[in-house]
Amino acid sequence: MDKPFSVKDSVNLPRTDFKMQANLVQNEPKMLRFWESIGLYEKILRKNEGRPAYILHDGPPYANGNIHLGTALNKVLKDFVVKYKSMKGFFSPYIPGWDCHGLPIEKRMETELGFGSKQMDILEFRQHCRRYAEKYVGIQREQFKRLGVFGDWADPYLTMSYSYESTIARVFGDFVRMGNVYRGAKPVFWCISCQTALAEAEVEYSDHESPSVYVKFPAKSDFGRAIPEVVGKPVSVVIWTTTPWTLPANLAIALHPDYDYAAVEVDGEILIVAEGLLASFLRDCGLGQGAVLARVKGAVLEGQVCRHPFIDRDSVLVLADYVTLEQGTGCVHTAPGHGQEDYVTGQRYGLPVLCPVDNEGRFTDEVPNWNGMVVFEANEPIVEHMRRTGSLIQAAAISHSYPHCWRCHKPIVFRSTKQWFIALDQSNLRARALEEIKRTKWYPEWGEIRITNMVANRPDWCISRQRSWGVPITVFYCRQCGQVLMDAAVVEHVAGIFEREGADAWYRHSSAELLPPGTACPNCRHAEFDKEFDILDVWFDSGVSYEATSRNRPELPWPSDMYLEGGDQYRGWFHSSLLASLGCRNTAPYREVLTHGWVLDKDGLAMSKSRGNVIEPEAVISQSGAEILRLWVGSVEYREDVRISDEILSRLREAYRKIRNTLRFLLGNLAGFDPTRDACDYASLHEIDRWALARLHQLLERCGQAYDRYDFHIIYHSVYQFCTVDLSAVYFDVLKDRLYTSAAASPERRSAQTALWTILHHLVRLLAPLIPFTTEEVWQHLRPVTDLPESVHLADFPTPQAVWLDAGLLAKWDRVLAIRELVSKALETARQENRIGNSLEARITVFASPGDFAFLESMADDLRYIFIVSAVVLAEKPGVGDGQPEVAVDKAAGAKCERCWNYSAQVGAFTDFPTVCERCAPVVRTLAGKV
RNA sequence: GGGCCUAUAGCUCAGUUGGUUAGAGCGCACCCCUGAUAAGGGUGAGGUCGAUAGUUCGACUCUAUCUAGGCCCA
Repeated sequence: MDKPFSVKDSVNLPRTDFKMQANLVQNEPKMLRFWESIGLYEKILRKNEGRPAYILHDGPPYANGNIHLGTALNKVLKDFVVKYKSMKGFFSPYIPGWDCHGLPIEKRMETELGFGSKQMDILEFRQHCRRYAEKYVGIQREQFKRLGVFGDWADPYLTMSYSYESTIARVFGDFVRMGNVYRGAKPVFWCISCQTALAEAEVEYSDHESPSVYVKFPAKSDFGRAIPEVVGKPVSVVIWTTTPWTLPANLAIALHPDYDYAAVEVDGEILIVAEGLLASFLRDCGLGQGAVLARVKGAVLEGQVCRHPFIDRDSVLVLADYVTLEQGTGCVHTAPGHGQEDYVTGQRYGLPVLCPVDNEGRFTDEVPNWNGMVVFEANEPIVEHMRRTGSLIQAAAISHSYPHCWRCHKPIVFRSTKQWFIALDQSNLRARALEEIKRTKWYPEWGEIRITNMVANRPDWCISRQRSWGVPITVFYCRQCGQVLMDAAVVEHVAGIFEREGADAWYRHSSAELLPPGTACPNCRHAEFDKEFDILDVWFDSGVSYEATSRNRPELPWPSDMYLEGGDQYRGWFHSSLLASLGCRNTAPYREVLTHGWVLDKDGLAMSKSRGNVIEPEAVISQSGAEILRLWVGSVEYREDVRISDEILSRLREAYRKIRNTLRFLLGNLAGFDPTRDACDYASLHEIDRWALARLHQLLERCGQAYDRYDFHIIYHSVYQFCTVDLSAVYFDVLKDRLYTSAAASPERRSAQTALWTILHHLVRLLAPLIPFTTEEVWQHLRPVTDLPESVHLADFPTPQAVWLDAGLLAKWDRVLAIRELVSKALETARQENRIGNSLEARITVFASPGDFAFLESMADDLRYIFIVSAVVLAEKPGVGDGQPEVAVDKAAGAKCERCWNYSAQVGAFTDFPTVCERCAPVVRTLAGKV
C-alpha cells in the first residue's frame, strides 16, 4: 500500500550509507585487509608496468624497538610520494628495508644473555642477534603497514640477508681495487680490564680521582725571536694534565691561536701560560706574584720547540681552537695516541700516532723506565720522577668526571689501535663526491651546503669496528711474515661464499676454506693465513643499500630518483651512500635528496623519556587512527622541524571531520545520480555550478604543482579551505535549495549534481595519497554507480578540464561574493535586532551605485538564491559615486512555504496544495501524480 | 666551540624582486538554524611579524649582534 503523499517528504534530502562517524580505529584495519585481499600493491605496479619508473629508495630504519613519530613521519612522507607518482602513471615500486647489524643489537643481546656472551661461540651469538633483528623487522613492518604505507612488505631488503652481506663484501672489494683501503692507527676507548675497544655508547662517565699536575717543558728553540723580552733567559712552557701516564706519549703542546699568552718571570725563570689562567695557575702552584714580561698571541708561538721533560725528544708548539681557558694553563699536553682531539691535531701537523701502551694497559719497551707497568699505577712514579728532575711545578689530586667501561665499570684509557680506513683523497674520492653533490638536487637547497661542508672537511672514513654482529673485513694476514693479504679477487671469492652462506661463513670456516685454492703470501709465499676479525662500520652496510637492492631486481634502474630522510642523514646515510656508490658505480646513487625536520613537542623541544614529552605513534593510531597521523604529516611544513601535541591532534581530528562531512554531503546528494546517464553538458550548467568547477580547476592546478614540489601542506591547507569556504559556506549552502526542492531528475538538479559528481570524483583522487583510507571508503561508495577502477589507488591522478577555468566567471563571482558578504553583515545586524532569524525570513533591498546596479540587475533572478533570502529588491543608490552597496533588511512578505521554506505571498493561493509556494506547487503536483 | 637550520595571531600555514591600515583557515566569543544534525550558517575580537642595533625616504622582508630551539659534529 502506498503511503499517502506528504509535501514534507517530497524534498530530495541527502541519502548515503557513508557514515558521518569515521570510526577510523576500527575501520582502518578492515580496509588494510581489503587491500591485501585484492593484492592492491601488485595491481598498482602492474598497471604502470612498462611506463617510466620513479624509484624512491627507502633508507633502512634500525631493527630495534618500536617505531617513533620520526620514523612514522618519514614513512608517511615516502608514501605520499610513491602513491602520488603511482597515480601519475609512474612505475614506482617501493622496497622497504631494515638496518640489521650493529652495536645496539649486540649490546641488547649481551644484556639479555649476560656478559657470559663474551665466552659464547661467535656463531651462536650472531644467531641470537639475527633472531632479535628478525623479531623487530616483523614488529616494525606491521606498524608501518598499519600507517597505510604501500610497498613490497613481503620481500623487504635486510642488511643481514646473505645476498646483501655479499654485496657489502663486494663493495668493500671495489674500494680495495680502487686502492683506497689502508690500515692505520687511531685512538679509541679501550678497557684494559676487558681488553677490548669500546664504542662511544659503551662508555659511562662517573667521578674518579686523578692526579692534577703542572709540568714544565723547557724551550729548545729560540723563544726570543717571538718574544724579545725573554732573550737570554731560561724559558719553559707549562702544561697541566690529569693523566701523567700519557706524558711518555707527548709529542706536542697545543695553544689557542687567538689567546694571549703571558711570559711570567718566577724565580728568575720564564714560564709561558695563557694570560687568562695566569692568576689561577700562580695560586694553584703557590708561586706568588710573578712579573709579566710580555704577552703574545698563541699564533705567534706556533712551531717553537720544547724538550720533553724526561725523554730525549722534542715537543712542538701547535695551534688548536679547542683549547679553552676553563682549567689548566691554556697550553695543552698533546699525545696523538691518547686522545681524539690530540689525534686530529697530530694528523694536521704530521705527527706520528705514538702509543706505548699494550692491550693490557702496560707500557711497552718504548717506555724504558716503567716498561711493563700498568698505566694507572705509573702515575705516581712518573710524578715522582718529574719532581726529582725538576720539571714538576705542582702535583695535587682532583675529582672529576672520567670515562668508565659499561661492562666492568673500571676506568678506561684512550689508546691508539690499528684500524681500517677508506682514504678520501685517494683516487680523487673526495673530489668526485663533491662533484656528485653538485649534480644532485637537494631539497631544501641548503642541504647541498651542509653535506658539501661535511665531505670537504671530513677525515678518512674509519670502517673497522672490533665487534661481532656485522660483516667482516675480508682481509687476511700471513701467518709467517704478518703481511696483509688484501686483494680484490680474494674479496670477490669470499663474497661468493657469503652469497651462499651469509657472512657467518667467515667464522664457520678456516682461512684455507675461505681463500681461493693456491693462495700464497705475496711477500713470503707462505700459504697459511689468519683472518681479520674486525667488522665493517654499519654505515658501510646501509651505504650500499641501493646497490644491494637493485642487484637482484632488474626493474630498478640506477640511480634511484629519490632518497628521503631526516636531516641527521646528511652525516649518515646520504653521506655513506654517496661514498659507497662512488666506490662501486662511480656516481651518486640518487638524483634528488629530500629531507625532513625533527619531530618536537608543543614547545618546540625535542622529545625524550627524561622530559616525559614523548608521543608514540601507536598511541595516536589507537586513539585517533592512522589517517589523523597522516593528516598531521600532510599539514605541516616538514622540511623544518615539526611540532605535535594534543592540541594539534585535536585540531586535525576536527579538520578531518569537516573534510569527511564535505565528502559525505557530496555522496548524499549524488544518490541515484549516474554520471554516464544523468550528467549535463558543461555549457548547459548553471552559472554557479560552472563557478564551482572553475574553483575546482584552480584547486587541482595548485595542488598538482604542490605534489610535484612535495609541498604537501599546501595541498592540505588548500583542500581544507576549499571544503570550508568554497563548498560548505558558499556553494553547498546556496545549492541546498535547488537540490532539495527541484524535482529529482529536473535539469536544474542534474546541473548541480553534475558539478557535485565532478568535484567528488576529482577531490577524492586528489586526496588519495594523503588520506588513503577515507578516500578509498568514498570510492567504494561511488563504485556501484558507475564504472570505476577497483580501488581509488588504481585511478589516475585528477587533471582538470581546461574549459572549467573561466576567468571572466571567476572575476564576476569575486564581485558577487563580496556583495554577498555585505548582505550577510546586514542580515546579521537584523538578527541581532531580533528582526529575523533564518535569512529566508528576510527580503532585502540593495542600494547600489550605477555600476553595481547594472551588474546586479544582470543576474537579478539568481540573487535571492545566492544570498539565501526570500526576495531581493534592487535600487539605485541615491547620490553619485561608486561606494559600497548598502543593504536594507525587511521581513519577507507572505507566508513560509512548508516545502522550500522560502516566504511567498502566493503561499495559500493553490487550493490543491495550500501550504506551498508557486515554485513548489508544480513539483508536488507532478510527484503526487495529480497532473 | 664549529657547520647547517628555525622563530609571523591560541593552532597550522601564506606573505612575490623591501613600499599603502600584515593575510587565510581553524580555534575562541556572540548569534542563527534544526531538511549535511555527535551536522550547517553568520558576525566579531585576536599578531607590529623572537629581541636589540643598523642600512634605507621606507623592512616581516637586507646586515650585525643577542635570545630561544633543532639536527650534526667537536
